[in-house]
Amino acid sequence: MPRSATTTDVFNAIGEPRRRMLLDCLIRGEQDVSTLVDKLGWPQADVSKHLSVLRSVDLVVVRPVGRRRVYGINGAGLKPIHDWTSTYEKFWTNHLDRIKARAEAVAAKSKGKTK
Amino acid sequence: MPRSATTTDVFNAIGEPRRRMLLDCLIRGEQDVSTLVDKLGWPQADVSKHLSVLRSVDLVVVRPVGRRRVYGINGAGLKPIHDWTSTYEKFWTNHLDRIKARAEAVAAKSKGKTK
DNA sequence: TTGACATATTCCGATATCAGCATATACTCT
DNA sequence: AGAGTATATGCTGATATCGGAATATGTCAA
Repeated sequence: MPRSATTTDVFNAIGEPRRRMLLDCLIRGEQDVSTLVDKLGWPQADVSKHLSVLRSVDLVVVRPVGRRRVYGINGAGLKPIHDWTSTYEKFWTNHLDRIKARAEAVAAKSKGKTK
Repeated sequence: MPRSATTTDVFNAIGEPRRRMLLDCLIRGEQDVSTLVDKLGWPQADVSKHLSVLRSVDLVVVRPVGRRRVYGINGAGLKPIHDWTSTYEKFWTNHLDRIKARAEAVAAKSKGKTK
Protein backbone atom coordinates (compact mmCIF):
# COMPACT_ATOMS: atom_id res chain seq x y z
CA MET A 1 0.00 0.00 0.00
CA PRO A 2 1.54 3.28 -1.09
CA ARG A 3 1.22 6.48 0.82
CA SER A 4 -2.17 8.16 0.88
CA ALA A 5 -2.93 10.21 -2.20
CA THR A 6 -1.80 13.79 -2.61
CA THR A 7 -5.41 14.57 -3.41
CA THR A 8 -6.69 13.45 -0.04
CA ASP A 9 -3.87 14.01 2.42
CA VAL A 10 -2.98 17.64 3.10
CA PHE A 11 0.40 16.66 4.48
CA ASN A 12 1.22 14.79 1.34
CA ALA A 13 -0.12 17.57 -0.84
CA ILE A 14 2.33 20.08 0.57
CA GLY A 15 5.10 17.51 0.39
CA GLU A 16 5.68 18.82 -3.10
CA PRO A 17 7.85 21.96 -3.00
CA ARG A 18 6.20 23.49 -6.03
CA ARG A 19 2.87 23.44 -4.31
CA ARG A 20 4.33 25.28 -1.36
CA MET A 21 5.77 27.83 -3.77
CA LEU A 22 2.32 28.21 -5.25
CA LEU A 23 0.87 28.90 -1.84
CA ASP A 24 3.72 31.26 -1.01
CA CYS A 25 2.87 33.09 -4.19
CA LEU A 26 -0.78 33.36 -3.23
CA ILE A 27 -0.02 34.59 0.24
CA ARG A 28 -0.01 38.18 -1.00
CA GLY A 29 -3.54 37.87 -2.24
CA GLU A 30 -5.84 36.30 -4.79
CA GLN A 31 -4.47 35.81 -8.27
CA ASP A 32 -5.61 34.25 -11.50
CA VAL A 33 -3.79 31.43 -13.21
CA SER A 34 -2.13 33.56 -15.86
CA THR A 35 -0.56 35.76 -13.24
CA LEU A 36 0.74 32.72 -11.41
CA VAL A 37 2.14 31.31 -14.63
CA ASP A 38 3.95 34.59 -15.23
CA LYS A 39 5.33 34.85 -11.74
CA LEU A 40 6.41 31.24 -11.45
CA GLY A 41 7.50 30.67 -15.01
CA TRP A 42 6.13 27.12 -15.15
CA PRO A 43 4.09 25.66 -17.99
CA GLN A 44 0.42 26.58 -17.64
CA ALA A 45 -0.63 22.94 -17.41
CA ASP A 46 1.67 22.36 -14.46
CA VAL A 47 0.26 25.32 -12.59
CA SER A 48 -3.27 24.14 -13.22
CA LYS A 49 -2.47 20.64 -12.10
CA HIS A 50 -0.82 21.70 -8.89
CA LEU A 51 -3.71 24.03 -8.22
CA SER A 52 -6.03 21.13 -8.81
CA VAL A 53 -4.30 19.13 -6.11
CA LEU A 54 -4.38 22.04 -3.71
CA ARG A 55 -8.07 22.44 -4.47
CA SER A 56 -8.82 18.82 -3.75
CA VAL A 57 -7.39 19.16 -0.25
CA ASP A 58 -9.11 22.48 0.29
CA LEU A 59 -5.97 24.53 0.56
CA VAL A 60 -7.14 26.98 -2.05
CA VAL A 61 -10.47 28.29 -3.25
CA VAL A 62 -11.43 29.37 -6.75
CA ARG A 63 -13.57 32.22 -7.85
CA PRO A 64 -14.49 32.46 -11.53
CA VAL A 65 -14.20 35.97 -12.91
CA GLY A 66 -15.16 36.02 -16.52
CA ARG A 67 -12.93 33.57 -18.26
CA ARG A 68 -10.34 33.94 -15.53
CA ARG A 69 -10.15 31.84 -12.41
CA VAL A 70 -8.96 33.64 -9.37
CA TYR A 71 -7.34 31.49 -6.73
CA GLY A 72 -6.99 32.34 -3.08
CA ILE A 73 -5.66 30.61 -0.02
CA ASN A 74 -7.97 28.75 2.28
CA GLY A 75 -5.99 29.00 5.48
CA ALA A 76 -8.29 26.65 7.32
CA GLY A 77 -6.77 23.83 5.30
CA LEU A 78 -3.34 24.48 6.73
CA LYS A 79 -4.56 24.69 10.29
CA PRO A 80 -4.48 20.90 10.85
CA ILE A 81 -0.80 20.88 9.96
CA HIS A 82 -0.10 23.81 12.20
CA ASP A 83 -2.01 22.14 15.02
CA TRP A 84 -0.19 18.88 14.53
CA THR A 85 3.23 20.47 14.65
CA SER A 86 2.11 22.46 17.67
CA THR A 87 1.80 19.26 19.65
CA TYR A 88 5.57 18.92 19.24
CA GLU A 89 6.28 22.48 20.22
CA LYS A 90 7.52 21.46 23.63
CA PHE A 91 10.29 19.49 21.99
CA TRP A 92 12.01 22.41 20.42
CA THR A 93 11.22 24.61 23.38
CA ASN A 94 12.72 22.07 25.74
CA HIS A 95 15.66 21.82 23.45
CA LEU A 96 16.29 25.53 23.74
CA ASP A 97 15.90 25.29 27.50
CA ARG A 98 18.49 22.59 27.53
CA ILE A 99 20.88 24.69 25.50
CA LYS A 100 20.26 27.60 27.80
CA ALA A 101 20.75 25.47 30.90
CA ARG A 102 23.99 24.13 29.57
CA ALA A 103 25.21 27.60 28.66
CA GLU A 104 24.48 28.75 32.20
CA ALA A 105 26.24 25.75 33.63
CA VAL A 106 29.28 26.51 31.54
CA ALA A 107 29.20 30.14 32.61
CA ALA A 108 28.92 29.18 36.29
CA LYS A 109 31.75 26.74 35.91
CA SER A 110 34.14 29.25 34.37
CA LYS A 111 33.35 31.66 37.16
CA GLY A 112 34.78 29.62 39.95
CA LYS A 113 34.25 25.89 40.16
CA THR A 114 36.73 23.68 38.42
CA LYS A 115 34.32 20.80 38.23
CA MET B 1 11.83 16.32 -12.25
CA PRO B 2 10.00 14.47 -9.46
CA ARG B 3 9.39 15.92 -6.06
CA SER B 4 12.37 16.30 -3.78
CA ALA B 5 13.33 13.14 -1.93
CA THR B 6 11.68 12.07 1.30
CA THR B 7 15.17 11.79 2.71
CA THR B 8 15.96 15.46 2.19
CA ASP B 9 12.65 17.31 2.42
CA VAL B 10 11.04 17.36 5.84
CA PHE B 11 7.68 18.26 4.36
CA ASN B 12 7.82 15.29 2.06
CA ALA B 13 9.06 13.02 4.84
CA ILE B 14 5.97 13.65 6.95
CA GLY B 15 3.81 13.33 3.88
CA GLU B 16 3.66 9.67 4.71
CA PRO B 17 1.00 8.98 7.36
CA ARG B 18 2.91 6.11 8.91
CA ARG B 19 5.80 8.37 9.67
CA ARG B 20 3.50 10.77 11.43
CA MET B 21 2.11 7.85 13.43
CA LEU B 22 5.64 6.94 14.34
CA LEU B 23 6.29 10.45 15.61
CA ASP B 24 2.96 10.48 17.43
CA CYS B 25 4.06 7.29 19.09
CA LEU B 26 7.35 8.81 20.15
CA ILE B 27 5.75 11.94 21.54
CA ARG B 28 5.35 10.27 24.92
CA GLY B 29 9.04 9.68 25.21
CA GLU B 30 12.00 7.79 23.89
CA GLN B 31 11.44 4.22 22.82
CA ASP B 32 13.41 1.44 21.23
CA VAL B 33 12.49 -0.20 17.95
CA SER B 34 10.99 -3.34 19.48
CA THR B 35 8.59 -1.30 21.56
CA LEU B 36 7.53 0.63 18.50
CA VAL B 37 7.03 -2.57 16.55
CA ASP B 38 4.82 -3.86 19.35
CA LYS B 39 2.77 -0.71 19.65
CA LEU B 40 2.31 -0.16 15.93
CA GLY B 41 2.04 -3.76 14.84
CA TRP B 42 4.02 -3.24 11.64
CA PRO B 43 6.79 -5.48 10.34
CA GLN B 44 10.07 -4.62 12.02
CA ALA B 45 11.71 -3.79 8.69
CA ASP B 46 9.04 -1.19 7.92
CA VAL B 47 9.53 0.49 11.26
CA SER B 48 13.28 0.60 10.77
CA LYS B 49 12.95 1.99 7.30
CA HIS B 50 10.55 4.73 8.27
CA LEU B 51 12.78 5.61 11.19
CA SER B 52 15.64 5.78 8.76
CA VAL B 53 13.81 8.38 6.69
CA LEU B 54 12.92 10.37 9.79
CA ARG B 55 16.55 10.20 10.82
CA SER B 56 17.77 11.50 7.50
CA VAL B 57 15.68 14.65 7.86
CA ASP B 58 16.64 15.03 11.51
CA LEU B 59 13.19 14.50 12.92
CA VAL B 60 14.41 11.84 15.30
CA VAL B 61 17.61 11.05 17.11
CA VAL B 62 19.01 7.65 18.03
CA ARG B 63 20.79 6.56 21.13
CA PRO B 64 22.29 3.09 21.23
CA VAL B 65 21.66 1.25 24.48
CA GLY B 66 23.26 -2.13 24.38
CA ARG B 67 21.79 -3.93 21.45
CA ARG B 68 18.75 -1.68 21.53
CA ARG B 69 18.40 1.56 19.68
CA VAL B 70 16.36 4.14 21.47
CA TYR B 71 14.68 6.74 19.30
CA GLY B 72 13.51 10.14 20.39
CA ILE B 73 11.95 13.14 18.73
CA ASN B 74 14.08 16.00 17.57
CA GLY B 75 11.52 18.77 17.74
CA ALA B 76 13.79 21.27 16.05
CA GLY B 77 13.20 19.39 12.83
CA LEU B 78 9.49 20.13 12.92
CA LYS B 79 9.95 23.79 13.68
CA PRO B 80 10.41 24.80 10.03
CA ILE B 81 7.03 23.31 9.20
CA HIS B 82 5.42 25.00 12.13
CA ASP B 83 7.00 28.30 11.14
CA TRP B 84 5.90 27.92 7.54
CA THR B 85 2.29 27.24 8.45
CA SER B 86 2.44 30.14 10.87
CA THR B 87 2.90 32.54 7.99
CA TYR B 88 -0.59 31.50 6.90
CA GLU B 89 -2.10 31.90 10.33
CA LYS B 90 -3.80 35.14 9.35
CA PHE B 91 -5.76 33.28 6.71
CA TRP B 92 -7.64 31.04 9.03
CA THR B 93 -8.07 33.87 11.48
CA ASN B 94 -9.42 36.08 8.72
CA HIS B 95 -11.58 33.23 7.59
CA LEU B 96 -13.27 33.10 10.97
CA ASP B 97 -13.76 36.84 10.81
CA ARG B 98 -15.38 36.44 7.44
CA ILE B 99 -17.74 33.76 8.71
CA LYS B 100 -18.64 35.98 11.61
CA ALA B 101 -19.18 38.96 9.32
CA ARG B 102 -21.40 36.95 7.04
CA ALA B 103 -23.41 35.59 9.93
CA GLU B 104 -24.00 39.10 11.15
CA ALA B 105 -25.02 40.23 7.68
CA VAL B 106 -27.50 37.39 7.43
CA ALA B 107 -28.89 38.22 10.85
CA ALA B 108 -29.28 41.88 9.93
CA LYS B 109 -30.98 40.95 6.70
CA SER B 110 -33.52 38.60 8.28
CA LYS B 111 -34.36 41.32 10.76
CA GLY B 112 -36.12 43.57 8.28
CA LYS B 113 -35.22 43.56 4.62
CA THR B 114 -36.79 40.95 2.39
CA LYS B 115 -34.15 41.80 -0.19
C1' DT C 1 -22.08 31.36 -34.49
C1' DT C 2 -17.23 31.87 -35.05
C1' DG C 3 -12.88 32.88 -33.30
C1' DA C 4 -9.76 33.99 -29.66
C1' DC C 5 -8.37 33.58 -25.11
C1' DA C 6 -8.05 31.28 -20.29
C1' DT C 7 -7.88 27.20 -17.90
C1' DA C 8 -8.46 22.23 -17.14
C1' DT C 9 -7.78 17.52 -18.40
C1' DT C 10 -5.78 13.49 -20.72
C1' DC C 11 -2.11 10.65 -22.18
C1' DC C 12 2.67 9.52 -21.87
C1' DG C 13 7.37 7.91 -20.16
C1' DA C 14 10.50 8.35 -16.33
C1' DT C 15 11.19 8.07 -11.50
C1' DA C 16 10.45 7.64 -6.49
C1' DT C 17 8.24 5.30 -3.06
C1' DC C 18 6.06 1.76 -0.62
C1' DA C 19 5.49 -3.06 1.60
C1' DG C 20 7.31 -7.63 2.01
C1' DC C 21 10.70 -10.95 2.22
C1' DA C 22 15.24 -12.29 2.92
C1' DT C 23 19.61 -11.28 4.56
C1' DA C 24 23.29 -8.68 6.80
C1' DT C 25 25.23 -6.13 10.67
C1' DA C 26 25.78 -5.35 15.54
C1' DC C 27 25.69 -6.26 20.18
C1' DT C 28 25.28 -9.47 24.45
C1' DC C 29 25.91 -13.36 27.08
C1' DT C 30 27.81 -17.83 28.07
C1' DA D 1 34.23 -18.04 19.69
C1' DG D 2 29.23 -19.24 19.04
C1' DA D 3 24.25 -18.72 19.75
C1' DG D 4 20.70 -15.64 20.07
C1' DT D 5 18.54 -11.17 20.01
C1' DA D 6 17.87 -6.40 18.05
C1' DT D 7 18.03 -3.60 14.23
C1' DA D 8 19.31 -2.23 9.53
C1' DT D 9 19.72 -2.92 4.63
C1' DG D 10 19.18 -4.96 -0.12
C1' DC D 11 16.16 -6.63 -3.61
C1' DT D 12 11.70 -6.83 -6.05
C1' DG D 13 7.17 -5.78 -7.94
C1' DA D 14 3.21 -2.69 -7.72
C1' DT D 15 1.71 1.94 -7.64
C1' DA D 16 1.60 7.04 -7.43
C1' DT D 17 3.56 11.00 -8.95
C1' DC D 18 5.81 14.28 -11.78
C1' DG D 19 6.63 17.16 -16.09
C1' DG D 20 5.55 17.87 -20.97
C1' DA D 21 2.84 18.00 -25.14
C1' DA D 22 -1.51 17.82 -27.00
C1' DT D 23 -6.21 18.42 -26.49
C1' DA D 24 -10.67 19.50 -24.34
C1' DT D 25 -13.75 22.68 -21.86
C1' DG D 26 -15.47 27.02 -21.04
C1' DT D 27 -16.15 32.03 -21.65
C1' DC D 28 -16.22 36.34 -23.87
C1' DA D 29 -16.80 39.43 -27.91
C1' DA D 30 -18.16 40.62 -32.45
